[in-house]
Amino acid sequence: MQLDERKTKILQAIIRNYLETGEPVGSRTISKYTDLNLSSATIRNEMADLEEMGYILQPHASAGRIPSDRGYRFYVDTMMAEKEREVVEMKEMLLERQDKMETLLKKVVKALANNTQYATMISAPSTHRNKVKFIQLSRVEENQILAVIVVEGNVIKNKILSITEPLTDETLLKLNILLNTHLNGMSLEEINLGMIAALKQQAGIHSNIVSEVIDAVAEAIKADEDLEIYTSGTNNILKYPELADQEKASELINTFEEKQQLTELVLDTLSDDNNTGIQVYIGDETPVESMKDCSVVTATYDLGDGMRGTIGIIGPKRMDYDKVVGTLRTLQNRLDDLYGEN
Amino acid sequence: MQLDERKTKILQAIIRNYLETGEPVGSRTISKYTDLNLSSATIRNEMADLEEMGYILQPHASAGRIPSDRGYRFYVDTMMAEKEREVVEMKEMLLERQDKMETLLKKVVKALANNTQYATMISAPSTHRNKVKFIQLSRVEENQILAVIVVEGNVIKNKILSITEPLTDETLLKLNILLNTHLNGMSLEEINLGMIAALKQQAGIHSNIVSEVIDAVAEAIKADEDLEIYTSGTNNILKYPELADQEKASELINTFEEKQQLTELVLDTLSDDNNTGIQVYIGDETPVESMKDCSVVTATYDLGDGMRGTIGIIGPKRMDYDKVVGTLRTLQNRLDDLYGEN
DNA sequence: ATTAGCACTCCCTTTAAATGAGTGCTAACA
DNA sequence: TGTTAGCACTCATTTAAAGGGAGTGCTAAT
Repeated sequence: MQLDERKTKILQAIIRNYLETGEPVGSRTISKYTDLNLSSATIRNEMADLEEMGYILQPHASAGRIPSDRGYRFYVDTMMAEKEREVVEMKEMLLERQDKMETLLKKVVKALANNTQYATMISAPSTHRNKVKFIQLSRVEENQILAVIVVEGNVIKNKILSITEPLTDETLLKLNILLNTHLNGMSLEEINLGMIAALKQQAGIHSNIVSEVIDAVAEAIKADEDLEIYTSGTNNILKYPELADQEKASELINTFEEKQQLTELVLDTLSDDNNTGIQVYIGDETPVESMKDCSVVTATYDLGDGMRGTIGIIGPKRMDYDKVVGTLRTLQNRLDDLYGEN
Repeated sequence: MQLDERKTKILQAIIRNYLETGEPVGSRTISKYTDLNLSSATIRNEMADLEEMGYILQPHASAGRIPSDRGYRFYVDTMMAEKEREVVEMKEMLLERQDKMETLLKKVVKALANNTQYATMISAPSTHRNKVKFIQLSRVEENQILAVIVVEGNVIKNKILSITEPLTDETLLKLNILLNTHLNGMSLEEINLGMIAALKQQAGIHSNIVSEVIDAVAEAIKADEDLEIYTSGTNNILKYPELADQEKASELINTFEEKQQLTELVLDTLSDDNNTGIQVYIGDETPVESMKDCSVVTATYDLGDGMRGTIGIIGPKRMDYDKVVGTLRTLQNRLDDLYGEN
């Protein structure tokens, strides 16, 4: 048996209706809902077929049908191929470029949550920034040295070092030159133990400063492993009865608060990059355990220069895929436009 | 009528019992629960008195009694005065001083949530840090200048400036000297328009750099207005039926995610500093709207040097005040010890 | 002052019945 | 052969009634 046009229409009608109401949908509803002019009995026959084919299922014997994961998947696939979507009112917010990336991201994720009424997340853009660009030690107080390290992608790391031995300005200058000449342009792999030992030796009594600076360098470079993630609208989870029970909701809320688990989602999205950069995880497809009963839609945005991040929307399986994908797509374009050229 | 010893004992018994069970408690229970050897009838009489006095109330005519806000208040006041508490197993976690404050705070707030099974928050220590300590401009690339600003309390602000006009190293040095001689030691109030104009004039063609630096200074100084707050265990809210309904839980979760509203709590706690630094807000007493049905216990911790922060525990009114206050107190001491001397 | 006893209240649970949305199947129809 | 009307059946949900039970207030006796 295969999915002819009529079955397709009926399936879509079932799903669309279920997305709206959240209730199992019966044959009579579809009979009226579609423009097929078929009686409920005919629809029933078709529904029996669709169920046999695994696209829909019955929560219990005398209930209507709800989409199965496979049904959702079909719906999403056909829908994604279909249309380009209208622009949302998020425009003006993005019009003037925020000077602080953090503020922008928080605003975006919040607007997205308000807009969609789902839980949302966004990861700060990260790149491979693995080369040291600039190091500077400065005295800020008698016994305090400020180390500033800049790595590729203009990621800046500050560290205050307390010194015990007196340090003349001249020595400080020498240390600066020493560090810069040896470490500039180096990647994490290139800075090996031998090199560190050599540096320490040259620094003599101030070798501990070298140690601390190198620690800071390491931290700055690997900082993107725990990438920053902002969330919003977690409370929207409670709006959907199928997610709102104590157990599931609790886990989800925790996931959103801890953020740790969300990085998996980000990494998965970034790694497996298809043409559009928009991905839909339905039920078990998700890489995050606590979202097994949800659907997750993610989008990759690209600010050029290898700086990429992920936006995600998490909701019930009966999520309004159409709207969500559309919203994400426009948002994606906005971000790309805004930062892309720079 | 006044609260004699017997009434006090009965009231405490009622509250303690209610804290455990979450159910209204009846006279017979108390009759057995206490060591007073009184019949349920006598207890009933006393309970009638206590109700008249406003310490307890009946959810409905034939139910047991639950504590009123006033009852909780009484309980907390007597309890706080009473005892010094046993030490919790949070010790080892704090033993070695974390190099990153952020990591420490996240660990603390998480441990606290696990420990108490309530929702918890902690604010990063902030001080009045309102004086500029150090400014430095450095070239990191041909057309990019890094501005580093350090203000009191070692709060560091970085800003990358893109320049259009060429800038010699010599000019850069001059700018550095210019900025430092004029701005070092200055507070936000002291940096006025006239001064800024003068600086700009001296900077000549590079006046825009001065502008940007001053913007950054302003940001660094006022950064403590939106102080950083970490939360954990938000999902614990759902554990308490009296908070778990869609409406309330949703607002609470939102408060914890947004964090904005939590600053009110922090500020209130920090401002109104009593002897111990531990405060209990019951029901309406809280400064945060969404917590009207909760109790909130906050503690101030002090790292010396004017660096102070707030820890908070948010739970149902029938919170285990005893344990919570005890835990907070020891935690407070730990933090003070750990960072105090430095 | 304390207590036993009792009538009364009212929430909650259980049980049963009624409802109604939806199905599968069969037979008739075009 | 595909479509449809009709009907018996299923089963979650709603509604109503009944009963239980925890707890109270009051009174009278100790």
